Amino acid sequence: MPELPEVETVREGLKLYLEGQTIAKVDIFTSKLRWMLPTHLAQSLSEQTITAISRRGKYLLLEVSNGNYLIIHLGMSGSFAIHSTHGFPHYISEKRHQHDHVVFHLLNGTVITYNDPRKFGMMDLVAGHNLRTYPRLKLLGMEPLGNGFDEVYLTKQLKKRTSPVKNVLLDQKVIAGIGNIYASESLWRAGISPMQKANRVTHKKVGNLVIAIREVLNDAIKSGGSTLRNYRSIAGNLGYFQHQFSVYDQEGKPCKTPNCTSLIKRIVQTGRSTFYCPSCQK
DNA sequence: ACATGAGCCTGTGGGC
DNA sequence: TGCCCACAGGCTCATG
Repeated sequence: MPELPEVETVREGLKLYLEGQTIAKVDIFTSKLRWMLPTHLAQSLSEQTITAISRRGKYLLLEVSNGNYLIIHLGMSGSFAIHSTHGFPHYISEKRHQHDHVVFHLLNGTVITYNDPRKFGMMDLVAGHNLRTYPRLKLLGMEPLGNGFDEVYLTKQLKKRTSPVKNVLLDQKVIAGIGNIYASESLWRAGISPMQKANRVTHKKVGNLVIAIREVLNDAIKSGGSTLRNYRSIAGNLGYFQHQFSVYDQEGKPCKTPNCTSLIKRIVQTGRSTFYCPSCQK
């Protein structure tokens, strides 16, 4: 579920409550999410101070004072909740919510819970000097909001591929952080058919696509930021936010392009839903 | 090298 | 109401 904008929103929320704070203890209630959790996870994190929280694609990276990194991926259904001593409901261990798998107790009394019904998320601990070679991070492609992501890079990547351009946008080795929602949204905004073969997207449209991807992701991050401020005042839940999508999950609704009279279509590409406007996207 | 499909899990919503 | 099925925003692995 969470794509780059949602993960970025979670990062901002965690940063507010975790950065500079010391972990008193970690309780783990499951041995395995997507993969086994490191057996030493709880022990390695206790008494560590969280020095920085960053993001790479859909991965969160928490740096702690002994130089280790806690790597987190939210999978499809992972989320964090904050239980601080001021404002939010206190964490009561006897009332642990279903699917709360990992609970971080900070020295200052704040409790951060990780909840994940489908257990498609992951957590791992990596030494700082091994971060560069960590396989799951090493293979990631360009950050779409970074400086290096431009027409030259995307053209080069798309030229190599004959599969539908939508599938290439989902490939984390090409662009890190785009998922099924923002792939559809970006292509609609750029006026590109999701079925178009990647290597046949015209030069001009690749330029449009770079801009569209940036805009779509930045708009969603803005929307997440405002939701985050809402959540903070309500429940402290760092989950996902409602965003007004142009095409995603809009099958049968009118296309939002001015003067376009077409209805949004849904197709399935490699087992996943794609939404697009048959008139605006060629 | 590339593409495809199965599998990991649980929850939800629609149709009957 | 309950039951069954399809489906869900991610990723990896095996296979072709």
